Amino acid sequence: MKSEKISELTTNRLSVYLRCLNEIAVAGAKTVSSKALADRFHLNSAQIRKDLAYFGEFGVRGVGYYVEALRNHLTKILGLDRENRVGIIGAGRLGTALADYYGFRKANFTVAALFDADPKKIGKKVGETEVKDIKNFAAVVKQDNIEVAVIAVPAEFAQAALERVEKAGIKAVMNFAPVALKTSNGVKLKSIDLTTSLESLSYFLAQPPKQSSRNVKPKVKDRRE
Amino acid sequence: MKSEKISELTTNRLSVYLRCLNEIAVAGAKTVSSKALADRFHLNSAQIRKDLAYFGEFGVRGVGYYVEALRNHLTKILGLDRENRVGIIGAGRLGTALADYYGFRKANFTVAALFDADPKKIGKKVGETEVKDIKNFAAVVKQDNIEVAVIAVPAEFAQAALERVEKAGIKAVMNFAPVALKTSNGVKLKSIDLTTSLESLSYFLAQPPKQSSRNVKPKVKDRRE
DNA sequence: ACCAAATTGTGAAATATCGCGCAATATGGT
DNA sequence: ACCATATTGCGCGATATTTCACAATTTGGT
Ligand SMILES: NC(=O)c1ccc[n+]([C@@H]2O[C@H](COP(=O)([O-])OP(=O)(O)OC[C@H]3O[C@@H](n4cnc5c(N)ncnc54)[C@H](O)[C@@H]3O)[C@@H](O)[C@H]2O)c1
Ligand SMILES: NC(=O)c1ccc[n+]([C@@H]2O[C@H](COP(=O)([O-])OP(=O)(O)OC[C@H]3O[C@@H](n4cnc5c(N)ncnc54)[C@H](O)[C@@H]3O)[C@@H](O)[C@H]2O)c1
Repeated sequence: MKSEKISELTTNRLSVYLRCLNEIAVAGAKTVSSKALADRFHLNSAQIRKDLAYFGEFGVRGVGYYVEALRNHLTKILGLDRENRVGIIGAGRLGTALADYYGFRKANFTVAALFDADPKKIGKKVGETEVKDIKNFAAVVKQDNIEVAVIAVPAEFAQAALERVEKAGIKAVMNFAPVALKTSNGVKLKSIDLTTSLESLSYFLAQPPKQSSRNVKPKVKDRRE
Repeated sequence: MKSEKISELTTNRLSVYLRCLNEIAVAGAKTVSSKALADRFHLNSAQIRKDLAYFGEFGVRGVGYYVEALRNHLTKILGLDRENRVGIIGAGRLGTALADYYGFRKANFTVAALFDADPKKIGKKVGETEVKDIKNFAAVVKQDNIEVAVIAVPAEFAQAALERVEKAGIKAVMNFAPVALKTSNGVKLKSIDLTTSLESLSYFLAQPPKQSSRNVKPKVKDRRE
Protein backbone atom coordinates (compact mmCIF):
# COMPACT_ATOMS: atom_id res chain seq x y z
CA MET A 1 0.00 0.00 0.00
CA LYS A 2 1.54 3.23 -1.18
CA SER A 3 0.68 6.74 -0.29
CA GLU A 4 1.09 8.12 -3.79
CA LYS A 5 -1.10 10.17 -5.99
CA ILE A 6 -3.65 8.08 -7.77
CA SER A 7 -3.91 8.86 -11.45
CA GLU A 8 -7.29 9.21 -13.06
CA LEU A 9 -6.27 6.47 -15.46
CA THR A 10 -6.13 4.21 -12.42
CA THR A 11 -9.52 5.23 -11.04
CA ASN A 12 -11.09 4.74 -14.46
CA ARG A 13 -9.71 1.24 -14.55
CA LEU A 14 -10.94 0.52 -11.03
CA SER A 15 -14.42 1.26 -12.28
CA VAL A 16 -13.96 -1.17 -15.13
CA TYR A 17 -12.60 -3.84 -12.77
CA LEU A 18 -15.59 -3.43 -10.51
CA ARG A 19 -18.01 -3.84 -13.38
CA CYS A 20 -16.22 -6.99 -14.37
CA LEU A 21 -16.19 -8.33 -10.82
CA ASN A 22 -19.94 -7.89 -10.67
CA GLU A 23 -20.30 -10.07 -13.75
CA ILE A 24 -17.91 -12.63 -12.34
CA ALA A 25 -19.79 -12.69 -9.04
CA VAL A 26 -23.02 -13.40 -10.87
CA ALA A 27 -21.30 -16.20 -12.75
CA GLY A 28 -20.47 -17.67 -9.34
CA ALA A 29 -16.68 -17.74 -9.19
CA LYS A 30 -15.19 -17.23 -5.72
CA THR A 31 -11.75 -16.00 -6.74
CA VAL A 32 -10.22 -14.38 -9.80
CA SER A 33 -6.61 -13.82 -10.83
CA SER A 34 -5.20 -10.61 -12.26
CA LYS A 35 -4.40 -12.62 -15.36
CA ALA A 36 -8.01 -13.70 -15.81
CA LEU A 37 -9.19 -10.12 -15.35
CA ALA A 38 -6.56 -8.81 -17.74
CA ASP A 39 -7.69 -11.20 -20.44
CA ARG A 40 -11.19 -9.72 -20.37
CA PHE A 41 -9.95 -6.32 -21.42
CA HIS A 42 -6.78 -5.88 -23.39
CA LEU A 43 -4.72 -5.11 -20.33
CA ASN A 44 -1.52 -6.23 -18.73
CA SER A 45 -2.04 -8.20 -15.53
CA ALA A 46 0.72 -6.27 -13.75
CA GLN A 47 -1.24 -3.12 -14.42
CA ILE A 48 -4.22 -4.52 -12.58
CA ARG A 49 -2.17 -5.72 -9.63
CA LYS A 50 -0.48 -2.36 -9.41
CA ASP A 51 -3.75 -0.44 -9.56
CA LEU A 52 -5.17 -2.51 -6.73
CA ALA A 53 -2.00 -2.37 -4.68
CA TYR A 54 -2.30 1.41 -4.36
CA PHE A 55 -5.19 0.80 -1.99
CA GLY A 56 -4.14 -2.28 -0.07
CA GLU A 57 -3.00 -5.86 -0.35
CA PHE A 58 -6.26 -7.40 -1.44
CA GLY A 59 -4.87 -10.45 -3.16
CA VAL A 60 -3.57 -13.76 -1.89
CA ARG A 61 -0.43 -15.17 -3.49
CA GLY A 62 -1.00 -18.38 -5.32
CA VAL A 63 -4.76 -17.83 -5.20
CA GLY A 64 -5.75 -14.48 -6.66
CA TYR A 65 -8.40 -12.10 -5.37
CA TYR A 66 -11.56 -13.08 -3.52
CA VAL A 67 -14.31 -11.73 -5.74
CA GLU A 68 -16.71 -10.63 -3.02
CA ALA A 69 -14.04 -9.03 -0.87
CA LEU A 70 -12.50 -7.14 -3.76
CA ARG A 71 -15.92 -6.03 -4.92
CA ASN A 72 -16.60 -4.57 -1.51
CA HIS A 73 -13.24 -2.86 -1.41
CA LEU A 74 -13.66 -1.28 -4.83
CA THR A 75 -17.22 -0.23 -4.09
CA LYS A 76 -15.99 1.56 -1.01
CA ILE A 77 -12.93 3.08 -2.68
CA LEU A 78 -15.06 4.45 -5.50
CA GLY A 79 -17.61 5.80 -3.05
CA LEU A 80 -20.41 3.69 -4.46
CA ASP A 81 -21.48 2.53 -1.01
CA ARG A 82 -23.40 5.74 -0.43
CA GLU A 83 -25.99 7.57 -2.51
CA ASN A 84 -24.74 10.36 -4.76
CA ARG A 85 -27.47 12.88 -5.50
CA VAL A 86 -27.33 14.50 -8.93
CA GLY A 87 -28.77 17.63 -10.49
CA ILE A 88 -28.85 17.90 -14.29
CA ILE A 89 -28.75 21.40 -15.79
CA GLY A 90 -30.47 21.55 -19.16
CA ALA A 91 -33.60 19.52 -19.78
CA GLY A 92 -32.93 19.21 -23.52
CA ARG A 93 -32.40 16.09 -25.55
CA LEU A 94 -29.27 15.03 -23.74
CA GLY A 95 -30.35 16.07 -20.25
CA THR A 96 -33.61 14.16 -20.46
CA ALA A 97 -31.88 11.10 -21.95
CA LEU A 98 -29.52 11.11 -18.99
CA ALA A 99 -32.27 11.70 -16.44
CA ASP A 100 -33.43 8.13 -16.37
CA TYR A 101 -30.26 6.44 -17.52
CA TYR A 102 -30.06 3.23 -15.54
CA GLY A 103 -26.29 3.53 -15.40
CA PHE A 104 -26.76 6.35 -12.90
CA ARG A 105 -28.79 4.24 -10.54
CA LYS A 106 -26.44 1.31 -10.91
CA ALA A 107 -23.57 3.43 -9.65
CA ASN A 108 -25.73 4.57 -6.74
CA PHE A 109 -26.42 7.93 -8.33
CA THR A 110 -29.91 9.37 -8.00
CA VAL A 111 -31.10 12.15 -10.26
CA ALA A 112 -32.83 14.44 -7.80
CA ALA A 113 -33.77 17.21 -10.23
CA LEU A 114 -33.49 18.63 -13.73
CA PHE A 115 -33.01 22.38 -14.16
CA ASP A 116 -33.89 24.54 -17.13
CA ALA A 117 -34.33 28.20 -18.02
CA ASP A 118 -37.20 27.65 -20.45
CA PRO A 119 -40.56 28.47 -18.81
CA LYS A 120 -42.26 25.93 -21.05
CA LYS A 121 -40.18 23.14 -19.56
CA ILE A 122 -40.22 24.20 -15.91
CA GLY A 123 -42.71 22.24 -13.84
CA LYS A 124 -42.93 19.34 -16.31
CA LYS A 125 -41.82 15.89 -15.30
CA VAL A 126 -39.31 13.68 -17.08
CA GLY A 127 -40.02 10.22 -15.79
CA GLU A 128 -39.94 10.65 -12.03
CA THR A 129 -37.88 13.80 -12.12
CA GLU A 130 -39.27 17.29 -12.02
CA VAL A 131 -37.85 20.12 -14.12
CA LYS A 132 -37.10 23.05 -11.85
CA ASP A 133 -36.27 26.66 -12.53
CA ILE A 134 -32.53 27.18 -12.79
CA LYS A 135 -32.99 30.36 -10.77
CA ASN A 136 -33.77 28.21 -7.74
CA PHE A 137 -30.71 26.07 -8.25
CA ALA A 138 -28.89 26.88 -5.02
CA ALA A 139 -31.99 26.43 -2.90
CA VAL A 140 -32.92 23.10 -4.46
CA VAL A 141 -29.35 21.87 -4.13
CA LYS A 142 -29.44 22.61 -0.44
CA GLN A 143 -32.86 21.13 0.15
CA ASP A 144 -32.30 17.99 -1.91
CA ASN A 145 -28.72 17.40 -0.81
CA ILE A 146 -27.38 17.48 -4.35
CA GLU A 147 -23.64 16.86 -4.53
CA VAL A 148 -23.04 16.28 -8.22
CA ALA A 149 -24.00 18.50 -11.15
CA VAL A 150 -24.30 17.56 -14.82
CA ILE A 151 -24.05 20.37 -17.35
CA ALA A 152 -26.12 19.71 -20.48
CA VAL A 153 -26.81 23.21 -21.76
CA PRO A 154 -25.61 24.74 -25.04
CA ALA A 155 -21.91 25.59 -25.04
CA GLU A 156 -22.41 29.34 -24.73
CA PHE A 157 -24.22 28.94 -21.40
CA ALA A 158 -21.97 26.29 -19.93
CA GLN A 159 -19.48 28.54 -18.17
CA ALA A 160 -22.28 30.48 -16.49
CA ALA A 161 -23.89 27.21 -15.45
CA LEU A 162 -20.61 26.03 -13.97
CA GLU A 163 -20.24 29.19 -11.96
CA ARG A 164 -23.72 28.81 -10.59
CA VAL A 165 -22.89 25.25 -9.64
CA GLU A 166 -19.74 26.31 -7.85
CA LYS A 167 -21.53 29.04 -5.96
CA ALA A 168 -23.96 26.45 -4.70
CA GLY A 169 -21.01 24.60 -3.16
CA ILE A 170 -20.98 21.60 -5.47
CA LYS A 171 -17.60 19.92 -5.84
CA ALA A 172 -18.14 17.37 -8.61
CA VAL A 173 -19.32 18.29 -12.09
CA MET A 174 -19.75 16.43 -15.33
CA ASN A 175 -19.86 18.60 -18.43
CA PHE A 176 -21.17 17.65 -21.87
CA ALA A 177 -20.92 21.05 -23.55
CA PRO A 178 -18.12 21.14 -26.11
CA VAL A 179 -16.19 23.97 -24.55
CA ALA A 180 -13.20 24.36 -22.23
CA LEU A 181 -14.53 25.41 -18.84
CA LYS A 182 -12.60 27.12 -16.09
CA THR A 183 -13.11 25.69 -12.62
CA SER A 184 -12.22 27.11 -9.29
CA ASN A 185 -9.92 25.24 -7.03
CA GLY A 186 -11.18 22.12 -5.34
CA VAL A 187 -13.92 21.47 -7.87
CA LYS A 188 -13.62 18.28 -9.88
CA LEU A 189 -14.70 18.74 -13.48
CA LYS A 190 -15.05 15.84 -15.84
CA SER A 191 -15.74 16.87 -19.42
CA ILE A 192 -17.08 14.52 -22.01
CA ASP A 193 -16.53 15.96 -25.42
CA LEU A 194 -18.37 14.14 -28.15
CA THR A 195 -17.18 16.53 -30.80
CA THR A 196 -13.58 15.74 -30.06
CA SER A 197 -14.28 12.03 -29.98
CA LEU A 198 -16.01 12.26 -33.32
CA GLU A 199 -13.25 14.26 -34.89
CA SER A 200 -10.75 11.77 -33.64
CA LEU A 201 -12.65 9.08 -35.56
CA SER A 202 -12.68 11.33 -38.58
CA TYR A 203 -8.90 11.71 -38.31
CA PHE A 204 -8.59 7.96 -38.38
CA LEU A 205 -10.62 7.71 -41.56
CA ALA A 206 -8.71 10.54 -43.19
CA GLN A 207 -5.24 9.35 -42.15
CA PRO A 208 -5.51 5.59 -41.95
CA PRO A 209 -2.39 4.04 -40.43
CA LYS A 210 -0.34 2.43 -43.14
CA GLN A 211 0.48 -1.26 -42.82
CA SER A 212 3.19 -1.34 -45.44
CA SER A 213 6.90 -1.51 -44.66
CA ARG A 214 7.68 1.87 -46.17
CA ASN A 215 5.09 4.01 -44.49
CA VAL A 216 5.52 7.70 -44.86
CA LYS A 217 2.31 8.82 -43.22
CA PRO A 218 1.93 9.01 -39.46
CA LYS A 219 0.54 6.08 -37.58
CA VAL A 220 -2.01 6.60 -34.87
CA LYS A 221 -1.46 4.99 -31.58
CA ASP A 222 -4.33 3.25 -30.08
CA ARG A 223 -4.37 3.19 -26.33
CA ARG A 224 -6.63 4.91 -23.81
CA GLU A 225 -9.87 5.27 -25.61
CA MET B 1 7.64 17.82 -39.82
CA LYS B 2 8.27 14.44 -38.30
CA SER B 3 7.23 11.04 -39.45
CA GLU B 4 6.31 9.71 -36.06
CA LYS B 5 3.26 8.07 -34.65
CA ILE B 6 0.65 10.56 -33.64
CA SER B 7 -0.84 9.90 -30.25
CA GLU B 8 -4.58 10.11 -29.74
CA LEU B 9 -3.91 12.70 -27.07
CA THR B 10 -2.51 14.85 -29.84
CA THR B 11 -5.44 14.35 -32.23
CA ASN B 12 -7.87 15.15 -29.44
CA ARG B 13 -6.07 18.39 -28.82
CA LEU B 14 -6.04 19.21 -32.53
CA SER B 15 -9.81 19.05 -32.41
CA VAL B 16 -9.86 21.44 -29.49
CA TYR B 17 -7.47 23.80 -31.25
CA LEU B 18 -9.66 23.83 -34.32
CA ARG B 19 -12.74 24.67 -32.31
CA CYS B 20 -10.85 27.53 -30.72
CA LEU B 21 -9.55 28.78 -34.06
CA ASN B 22 -13.09 28.92 -35.34
CA GLU B 23 -14.03 31.19 -32.46
CA ILE B 24 -10.96 33.33 -33.02
CA ALA B 25 -11.71 33.62 -36.73
CA VAL B 26 -15.20 34.84 -35.92
CA ALA B 27 -13.72 37.38 -33.53
CA GLY B 28 -11.69 38.64 -36.48
CA ALA B 29 -8.06 38.10 -35.49
CA LYS B 30 -5.69 37.29 -38.36
CA THR B 31 -2.95 35.58 -36.38
CA VAL B 32 -2.67 33.79 -33.07
CA SER B 33 0.31 32.68 -31.01
CA SER B 34 0.73 29.34 -29.32
CA LYS B 35 0.84 31.24 -26.05
CA ALA B 36 -2.52 32.90 -26.68
CA LEU B 37 -4.05 29.52 -27.57
CA ALA B 38 -2.51 27.87 -24.54
CA ASP B 39 -4.02 30.46 -22.23
CA ARG B 40 -7.51 29.54 -23.39
CA PHE B 41 -7.16 26.00 -22.11
CA HIS B 42 -4.84 25.13 -19.31
CA LEU B 43 -2.13 23.99 -21.63
CA ASN B 44 1.56 24.56 -22.15
CA SER B 45 2.35 26.50 -25.31
CA ALA B 46 5.17 24.14 -26.25
CA GLN B 47 2.62 21.36 -26.28
CA ILE B 48 0.61 23.16 -28.90
CA ARG B 49 3.60 23.97 -31.05
CA LYS B 50 4.75 20.37 -30.85
CA ASP B 51 1.32 19.00 -31.74
CA LEU B 52 1.15 21.21 -34.80
CA ALA B 53 4.75 20.55 -35.79
CA TYR B 54 3.97 16.86 -36.30
CA PHE B 55 2.08 17.87 -39.41
CA GLY B 56 4.13 20.71 -40.83
CA GLU B 57 5.65 24.09 -40.13
CA PHE B 58 2.49 26.12 -40.03
CA GLY B 59 3.76 28.99 -37.89
CA VAL B 60 5.91 32.02 -38.59
CA ARG B 61 8.57 32.94 -36.06
CA GLY B 62 7.96 36.21 -34.39
CA VAL B 63 4.38 36.26 -35.69
CA GLY B 64 2.49 33.13 -34.70
CA TYR B 65 0.01 31.19 -36.79
CA TYR B 66 -2.25 32.60 -39.48
CA VAL B 67 -5.72 31.72 -38.23
CA GLU B 68 -7.31 30.96 -41.58
CA ALA B 69 -4.40 28.93 -42.88
CA LEU B 70 -4.12 26.88 -39.70
CA ARG B 71 -7.85 26.33 -39.66
CA ASN B 72 -7.68 24.93 -43.16
CA HIS B 73 -4.76 22.70 -42.29
CA LEU B 74 -6.44 21.29 -39.20
CA THR B 75 -9.72 20.78 -41.02
CA LYS B 76 -7.92 18.76 -43.63
CA ILE B 77 -5.77 16.82 -41.15
CA LEU B 78 -8.84 15.84 -39.14
CA GLY B 79 -10.71 14.84 -42.30
CA LEU B 80 -13.44 17.39 -41.74
CA ASP B 81 -13.21 18.59 -45.32
CA ARG B 82 -15.34 15.72 -46.53
CA GLU B 83 -18.68 14.37 -45.40
CA ASN B 84 -18.62 11.47 -42.94
CA ARG B 85 -21.79 9.42 -43.15
CA VAL B 86 -22.96 7.87 -39.88
CA GLY B 87 -25.29 5.04 -38.89
CA ILE B 88 -26.57 4.88 -35.33
CA ILE B 89 -27.47 1.47 -33.95
CA GLY B 90 -30.14 1.65 -31.27
CA ALA B 91 -32.98 4.17 -31.60
CA GLY B 92 -33.43 4.47 -27.84
CA ARG B 93 -33.06 7.52 -25.66
CA LEU B 94 -29.41 8.05 -26.39
CA GLY B 95 -29.51 7.09 -30.07
CA THR B 96 -32.34 9.50 -30.80
CA ALA B 97 -30.71 12.28 -28.79
CA LEU B 98 -27.59 11.83 -30.88
CA ALA B 99 -29.48 11.60 -34.16
CA ASP B 100 -29.99 15.31 -34.51
CA TYR B 101 -27.09 16.54 -32.39
CA TYR B 102 -25.80 19.59 -34.15
CA GLY B 103 -22.26 18.71 -33.14
CA PHE B 104 -22.38 15.94 -35.71
CA ARG B 105 -23.23 18.30 -38.54
CA LYS B 106 -20.67 20.82 -37.39
CA ALA B 107 -17.94 18.23 -37.76
CA ASN B 108 -19.27 17.38 -41.23
CA PHE B 109 -20.90 14.20 -39.99
CA THR B 110 -24.31 13.33 -41.42
CA VAL B 111 -26.55 10.82 -39.70
CA ALA B 112 -27.77 8.75 -42.64
CA ALA B 113 -29.84 6.24 -40.66
CA LEU B 114 -30.85 4.87 -37.29
CA PHE B 115 -31.13 1.11 -36.82
CA ASP B 116 -33.20 -0.82 -34.33
CA ALA B 117 -34.46 -4.34 -33.71
CA ASP B 118 -37.81 -3.29 -32.26
CA PRO B 119 -40.59 -3.63 -34.88
CA LYS B 120 -42.48 -0.80 -33.19
CA LYS B 121 -39.64 1.61 -33.93
CA ILE B 122 -38.71 0.46 -37.42
CA GLY B 123 -40.12 2.73 -40.10
CA LYS B 124 -40.65 5.67 -37.76
CA LYS B 125 -38.75 8.91 -38.30
CA VAL B 126 -36.59 10.75 -35.77
CA GLY B 127 -36.32 14.25 -37.13
CA GLU B 128 -35.18 13.70 -40.71
CA THR B 129 -33.74 10.29 -40.05
CA GLU B 130 -35.57 7.03 -40.67
CA VAL B 131 -35.30 4.09 -38.30
CA LYS B 132 -34.36 1.02 -40.30
CA ASP B 133 -34.35 -2.67 -39.47
CA ILE B 134 -31.00 -3.73 -38.09
CA LYS B 135 -31.30 -6.86 -40.24
CA ASN B 136 -30.78 -4.71 -43.31
CA PHE B 137 -27.72 -3.04 -41.83
CA ALA B 138 -25.15 -4.20 -44.37
CA ALA B 139 -27.36 -3.33 -47.32
CA VAL B 140 -28.17 0.15 -46.04
CA VAL B 141 -24.53 0.81 -45.23
CA LYS B 142 -23.61 -0.03 -48.79
CA GLN B 143 -26.41 1.95 -50.36
CA ASP B 144 -26.02 5.04 -48.15
CA ASN B 145 -22.23 5.01 -48.09
CA ILE B 146 -22.08 4.82 -44.31
CA GLU B 147 -18.51 4.87 -42.99
CA VAL B 148 -19.00 5.44 -39.27
CA ALA B 149 -21.15 3.48 -36.83
CA VAL B 150 -22.40 4.53 -33.41
CA ILE B 151 -23.38 1.78 -31.00
CA ALA B 152 -26.17 2.85 -28.63
CA VAL B 153 -27.76 -0.47 -27.71
CA PRO B 154 -27.88 -2.08 -24.28
CA ALA B 155 -24.54 -3.50 -23.16
CA GLU B 156 -25.50 -7.13 -23.69
CA PHE B 157 -26.11 -6.55 -27.41
CA ALA B 158 -23.14 -4.31 -28.05
CA GLN B 159 -20.60 -6.96 -29.02
CA ALA B 160 -23.03 -8.47 -31.53
CA ALA B 161 -23.70 -5.02 -32.93
CA LEU B 162 -19.98 -4.40 -33.30
CA GLU B 163 -19.53 -7.66 -35.18
CA ARG B 164 -22.31 -6.74 -37.53
CA VAL B 165 -20.68 -3.39 -38.09
CA GLU B 166 -17.33 -4.96 -38.84
CA LYS B 167 -18.86 -7.45 -41.26
CA ALA B 168 -20.36 -4.54 -43.15
CA GLY B 169 -16.83 -3.22 -43.68
CA ILE B 170 -17.04 -0.20 -41.39
CA LYS B 171 -13.72 0.94 -39.95
CA ALA B 172 -14.69 3.62 -37.43
CA VAL B 173 -17.01 2.99 -34.49
CA MET B 174 -18.11 4.98 -31.50
CA ASN B 175 -19.50 2.92 -28.63
CA PHE B 176 -21.64 4.13 -25.74
CA ALA B 177 -22.44 0.80 -24.16
CA PRO B 178 -20.62 0.32 -20.86
CA VAL B 179 -18.76 -2.81 -21.83
CA ALA B 180 -15.31 -3.72 -23.14
CA LEU B 181 -15.68 -4.63 -26.80
CA LYS B 182 -13.29 -6.68 -28.87
CA THR B 183 -12.48 -5.28 -32.29
CA SER B 184 -10.83 -6.90 -35.24
CA ASN B 185 -7.69 -5.45 -36.65
CA GLY B 186 -7.87 -2.20 -38.55
CA VAL B 187 -11.12 -1.10 -36.94
CA LYS B 188 -10.97 2.05 -34.85
CA LEU B 189 -13.15 1.87 -31.78
CA LYS B 190 -13.75 4.85 -29.56
CA SER B 191 -15.66 4.02 -26.40
CA ILE B 192 -17.36 6.62 -24.28
CA ASP B 193 -18.12 5.17 -20.90
CA LEU B 194 -20.41 7.33 -18.81
CA THR B 195 -20.48 4.85 -15.99
CA THR B 196 -16.75 5.04 -15.58
CA SER B 197 -16.80 8.82 -15.77
CA LEU B 198 -19.47 8.95 -13.13
CA GLU B 199 -17.66 6.59 -10.84
CA SER B 200 -14.56 8.63 -11.20
CA LEU B 201 -16.50 11.64 -9.88
CA SER B 202 -17.79 9.49 -7.08
CA TYR B 203 -14.22 8.53 -6.21
CA PHE B 204 -13.36 12.18 -5.95
CA LEU B 205 -16.20 12.81 -3.52
CA ALA B 206 -15.36 9.75 -1.47
CA GLN B 207 -11.59 10.33 -1.39
CA PRO B 208 -11.20 14.08 -1.46
CA PRO B 209 -7.61 15.08 -2.12
CA LYS B 210 -5.81 16.05 1.01
CA GLN B 211 -5.01 19.71 1.39
CA SER B 212 -2.05 20.99 3.31
CA SER B 213 -2.71 24.18 5.22
CA ARG B 214 -1.00 26.58 2.85
CA ASN B 215 -0.89 24.75 -0.42
CA VAL B 216 -3.72 23.16 -2.35
CA LYS B 217 -2.10 19.91 -3.24
CA PRO B 218 -4.44 17.61 -5.15
CA LYS B 219 -3.91 13.96 -4.44
CA VAL B 220 -5.63 12.98 -7.62
CA LYS B 221 -4.04 14.10 -10.80
CA ASP B 222 -6.20 15.95 -13.13
CA ARG B 223 -5.14 15.71 -16.69
CA ARG B 224 -6.81 14.02 -19.63
CA GLU B 225 -10.41 14.16 -18.77
C1' DA C 1 21.01 49.14 -41.32
C1' DC C 2 20.51 47.84 -36.85
C1' DC C 3 18.34 46.49 -32.69
C1' DA C 4 14.61 44.98 -29.44
C1' DA C 5 10.62 42.29 -29.03
C1' DA C 6 7.87 38.43 -30.26
C1' DT C 7 7.42 33.89 -31.23
C1' DT C 8 8.35 29.44 -33.60
C1' DG C 9 10.47 24.69 -33.93
C1' DT C 10 12.92 21.39 -31.52
C1' DG C 11 16.59 18.78 -28.79
C1' DA C 12 16.99 17.52 -24.23
C1' DA C 13 15.39 17.09 -19.46
C1' DA C 14 11.63 16.00 -16.53
C1' DT C 15 7.47 13.38 -15.50
C1' DA C 16 4.21 9.98 -15.93
C1' DT C 17 2.74 5.54 -17.09
C1' DC C 18 3.44 0.85 -18.26
C1' DG C 19 5.23 -3.84 -18.30
C1' DC C 20 9.02 -7.36 -17.17
C1' DG C 21 10.76 -10.40 -14.12
C1' DC C 22 11.18 -12.49 -9.89
C1' DA C 23 11.19 -13.30 -4.73
C1' DA C 24 7.57 -14.37 -1.63
C1' DT C 25 3.86 -17.12 -0.43
C1' DA C 26 -0.41 -19.96 -0.67
C1' DT C 27 -2.43 -24.46 -2.21
C1' DG C 28 -2.85 -29.20 -3.27
C1' DG C 29 -0.81 -33.56 -4.31
C1' DT C 30 2.20 -37.24 -2.84
C1' DA D 1 7.25 -32.75 5.12
C1' DC D 2 8.30 -31.65 0.58
C1' DC D 3 7.66 -30.25 -4.00
C1' DA D 4 5.32 -28.40 -8.15
C1' DT D 5 2.22 -24.92 -9.47
C1' DA D 6 -0.18 -20.67 -9.22
C1' DT D 7 -0.16 -16.02 -8.50
C1' DT D 8 0.64 -11.68 -5.89
C1' DG D 9 3.37 -7.33 -4.81
C1' DC D 10 6.79 -4.67 -6.28
C1' DG D 11 11.61 -2.92 -7.83
C1' DC D 12 13.21 -1.30 -11.84
C1' DG D 13 13.93 -0.52 -16.59
C1' DA D 14 11.21 0.74 -20.81
C1' DT D 15 7.97 3.88 -23.14
C1' DA D 16 5.20 7.75 -23.59
C1' DT D 17 4.15 12.39 -22.81
C1' DT D 18 4.95 16.92 -21.20
C1' DT D 19 7.73 20.84 -20.23
C1' DC D 20 11.92 23.54 -20.49
C1' DA D 21 14.93 26.39 -22.71
C1' DC D 22 17.14 28.39 -26.51
C1' DA D 23 18.79 29.30 -31.31
C1' DA D 24 16.52 30.91 -35.41
C1' DT D 25 13.40 34.09 -37.59
C1' DT D 26 10.34 37.77 -38.49
C1' DT D 27 8.55 42.37 -37.58
C1' DG D 28 8.55 47.08 -36.51
C1' DG D 29 10.76 51.06 -34.64
C1' DT D 30 14.55 54.32 -34.89
N1 LIG E 1 -27.76 15.99 -28.05
C1 LIG E 1 -26.68 15.27 -27.99
O1 LIG E 1 -26.68 14.15 -28.43
C2 LIG E 1 -25.43 15.80 -27.38
C3 LIG E 1 -24.34 14.97 -27.31
C4 LIG E 1 -23.16 15.43 -26.72
C5 LIG E 1 -23.10 16.72 -26.23
N2 LIG E 1 -24.15 17.51 -26.32
C6 LIG E 1 -24.02 18.84 -25.74
O2 LIG E 1 -24.86 18.86 -24.62
C7 LIG E 1 -25.47 20.12 -24.49
C8 LIG E 1 -26.98 19.97 -24.57
O3 LIG E 1 -27.32 19.38 -25.81
P1 LIG E 1 -28.83 19.10 -26.19
O4 LIG E 1 -28.80 18.43 -27.50
O5 LIG E 1 -29.51 18.42 -25.08
O6 LIG E 1 -29.37 20.59 -26.39
P2 LIG E 1 -30.90 21.07 -26.29
O7 LIG E 1 -30.95 22.35 -27.02
O8 LIG E 1 -31.80 19.96 -26.68
O9 LIG E 1 -31.10 21.34 -24.75
C9 LIG E 1 -30.50 22.40 -24.06
C10 LIG E 1 -31.41 22.78 -22.90
O10 LIG E 1 -30.73 23.71 -22.07
C11 LIG E 1 -31.68 24.70 -21.66
N3 LIG E 1 -30.95 25.89 -21.26
C12 LIG E 1 -30.44 26.88 -22.02
N4 LIG E 1 -29.82 27.80 -21.28
C13 LIG E 1 -29.95 27.40 -20.00
C14 LIG E 1 -29.54 27.94 -18.77
N5 LIG E 1 -28.80 29.05 -18.70
N6 LIG E 1 -29.86 27.28 -17.64
C15 LIG E 1 -30.57 26.14 -17.70
N7 LIG E 1 -30.99 25.57 -18.84
C16 LIG E 1 -30.69 26.21 -19.98
C17 LIG E 1 -32.55 24.89 -22.87
O11 LIG E 1 -33.80 25.46 -22.48
C18 LIG E 1 -32.70 23.45 -23.35
O12 LIG E 1 -33.78 22.81 -22.74
C19 LIG E 1 -24.91 20.97 -25.62
O13 LIG E 1 -23.81 21.68 -25.14
C20 LIG E 1 -24.45 19.95 -26.62
O14 LIG E 1 -23.41 20.43 -27.40
C21 LIG E 1 -25.34 17.09 -26.87
N1 LIG F 1 -29.48 6.99 -21.85
C1 LIG F 1 -28.33 7.52 -21.56
O1 LIG F 1 -28.29 8.64 -21.11
C2 LIG F 1 -27.06 6.80 -21.76
C3 LIG F 1 -25.86 7.44 -21.47
C4 LIG F 1 -24.64 6.78 -21.68
C5 LIG F 1 -24.63 5.49 -22.16
N2 LIG F 1 -25.78 4.87 -22.42
C6 LIG F 1 -25.69 3.52 -22.97
O2 LIG F 1 -26.14 3.59 -24.31
C7 LIG F 1 -26.87 2.42 -24.62
C8 LIG F 1 -28.28 2.81 -25.01
O3 LIG F 1 -28.89 3.48 -23.93
P1 LIG F 1 -30.37 4.01 -24.01
O4 LIG F 1 -30.64 4.69 -22.74
O5 LIG F 1 -30.56 4.73 -25.29
O6 LIG F 1 -31.18 2.63 -24.05
P2 LIG F 1 -32.65 2.38 -24.60
O7 LIG F 1 -33.12 1.15 -23.96
O8 LIG F 1 -33.44 3.64 -24.49
O9 LIG F 1 -32.42 2.12 -26.15
C9 LIG F 1 -31.78 0.97 -26.64
C10 LIG F 1 -32.35 0.70 -28.02
O10 LIG F 1 -31.59 -0.35 -28.64
C11 LIG F 1 -32.52 -1.18 -29.33
N3 LIG F 1 -31.90 -2.48 -29.53
C12 LIG F 1 -31.80 -3.51 -28.65
N4 LIG F 1 -31.14 -4.54 -29.21
C13 LIG F 1 -30.82 -4.16 -30.45
C14 LIG F 1 -30.12 -4.78 -31.51
N5 LIG F 1 -29.59 -6.01 -31.38
N6 LIG F 1 -29.97 -4.12 -32.66
C15 LIG F 1 -30.47 -2.87 -32.79
N7 LIG F 1 -31.14 -2.23 -31.82
C16 LIG F 1 -31.30 -2.87 -30.67
C17 LIG F 1 -33.75 -1.21 -28.46
O11 LIG F 1 -34.87 -1.58 -29.22
C18 LIG F 1 -33.81 0.25 -28.00
O12 LIG F 1 -34.55 1.04 -28.91
C19 LIG F 1 -26.81 1.54 -23.40
O13 LIG F 1 -25.74 0.65 -23.54
C20 LIG F 1 -26.54 2.51 -22.29
O14 LIG F 1 -25.87 1.89 -21.24
C21 LIG F 1 -26.99 5.51 -22.25
